[in-house]
Amino acid sequence: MKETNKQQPLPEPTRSELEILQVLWQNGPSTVRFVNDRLNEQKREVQYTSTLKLMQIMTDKRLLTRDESQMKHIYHAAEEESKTKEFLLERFVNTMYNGSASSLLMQLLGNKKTSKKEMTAIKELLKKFDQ
Amino acid sequence: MKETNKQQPLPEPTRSELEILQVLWQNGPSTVRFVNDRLNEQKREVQYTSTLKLMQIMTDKRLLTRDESQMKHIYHAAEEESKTKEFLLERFVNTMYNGSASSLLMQLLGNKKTSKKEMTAIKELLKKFDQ
DNA sequence: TTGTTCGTACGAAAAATTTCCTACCTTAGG
DNA sequence: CCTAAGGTAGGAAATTTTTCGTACGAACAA
Repeated sequence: MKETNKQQPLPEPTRSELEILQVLWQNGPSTVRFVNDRLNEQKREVQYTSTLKLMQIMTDKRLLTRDESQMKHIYHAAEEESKTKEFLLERFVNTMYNGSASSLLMQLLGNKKTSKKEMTAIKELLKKFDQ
Repeated sequence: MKETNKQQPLPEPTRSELEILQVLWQNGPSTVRFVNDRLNEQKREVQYTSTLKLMQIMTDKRLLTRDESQMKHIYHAAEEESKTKEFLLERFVNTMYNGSASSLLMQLLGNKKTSKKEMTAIKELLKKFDQ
């Protein structure tokens, strides 16, 4: 594969790239076939080679790394799930809530769709955290 | 302007569209010139006509409405800030935290970058909410 | 009146993202 | 050996998103 990319900071994953990262985070290092199957089950219909290509591009961008020692390459998410999510959450809070995490929380608490179960979980969490 | 778009559900705003929505939410109905100036101050350099075009497209998509009675058209965000944000937050929680708001909160609380001030604000909020 | 400034509309280019076609390689079974 | 199944690489098309050039109209000051 061509190695054209050499920038330092990991680029922001696009929407589709994020979907692929999801699969990898949830299931651990996987083959293209596996990821593609999950995408077709869980998200939308997409051709094998499309997923392949995207994952190759992501590798080029350093969003993924891969083990080529087998015939079926095994792809790994390059960044830890939590690290990436932290970054994306921060960006989300910044752009959407002007950096105010409490605003976000307020919305979360005010949201009808946040289930009762979630609510109690949240309260639990905060109680613990308060000590 | 061409009126080609007629779908019911509002499309998801793209990244740049979101930036424009931010400005409109923060400052209320505004002219293109005003929005463009804010973008250049706060975000990145962008040509007036680029912003104009984008806002026209957004109007076509019904993300914005506008008052054309003046020479300088006045653009309004079509959806309430809170409604849109609620939607986007929900999508974010779903795709990133598998729908678990408490997971998101956990990350928020664990994040070093969440300031002390924010933390106390959050605790305050929760205390109030707990009653 | 004339020119400068500020506005809109529109087309199209540029860039980024996503999708898929084709070629070709390797492995396993007959 | 031959074929089928399943893998990768790469080019290129298709789509979406973003940017900008150009044309032209209205307002206003000189």
